Amino acid sequence: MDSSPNLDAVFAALANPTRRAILARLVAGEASVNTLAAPFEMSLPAISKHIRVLETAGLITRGRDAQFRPCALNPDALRQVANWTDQYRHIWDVRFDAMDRILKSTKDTENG
Amino acid sequence: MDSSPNLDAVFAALANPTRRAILARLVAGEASVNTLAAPFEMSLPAISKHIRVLETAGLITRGRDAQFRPCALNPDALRQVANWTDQYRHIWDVRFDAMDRILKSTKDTENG
DNA sequence: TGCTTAATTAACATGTTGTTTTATTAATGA
DNA sequence: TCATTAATAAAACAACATGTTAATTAAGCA
Repeated sequence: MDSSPNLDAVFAALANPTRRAILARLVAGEASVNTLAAPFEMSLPAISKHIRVLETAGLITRGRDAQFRPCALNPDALRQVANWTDQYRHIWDVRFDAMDRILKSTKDTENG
Repeated sequence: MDSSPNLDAVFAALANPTRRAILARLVAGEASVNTLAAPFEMSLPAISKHIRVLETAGLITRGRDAQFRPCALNPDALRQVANWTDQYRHIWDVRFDAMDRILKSTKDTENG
């Protein structure tokens, strides 16, 4: 059933405030390792490791620009979290059914 | 900024397939530790610890019924995950803005 | 070439997680 | 009271996570 090995890595990556802060920063756009490290008191290797964890989980992708290795958000992994969460939405969200119907009809419109 | 200690525990709890499967089972309703343990090959103490992790993270609550300690989902923690996720929704979901407007208007209707 | 900047690797200390087996607590019911 | 069932606690241990400092790779530039 629920044995998707990827979700393990994604949730584990999200279970750290430094890594969530890095993701939050990347919403504003690509950034180098040093740029991402700046707000933290932590050493650069520590941030480098956090970035590796995010990359392995698929939450970010990395590019190349001279010595720089710019990081960018990967929407796919975030969407995976959202999809997992949506499974539970009806438990608390009384508006879920209505929203679900609306989204479905939007999709129908797109496909029609 | 993003220093909510609770999200750490919630995401850490979700980073394990056994614990996610337990949550999935609890959608069907309350269950005792033994009932929850049945589908797994793991020892009972191991499941007991997983349940403790879920409880500490606030993802489940526990009751008392004779020797039984029934577990139930706690929507609040799941909603917390959804709220975090929703921060990123606009990154991939082109329908996010429309949905957001719809939900806001629904809320207005409720409050009016 | 040699210097500087960006980033990773290596080696290490320390703490946490996931699991086991064995022992214990606590409630039920004959 | 004694046996049974439900669940937790305790002790042990391997594996992994998180951070450090020091060393290394790699690109850019004088």
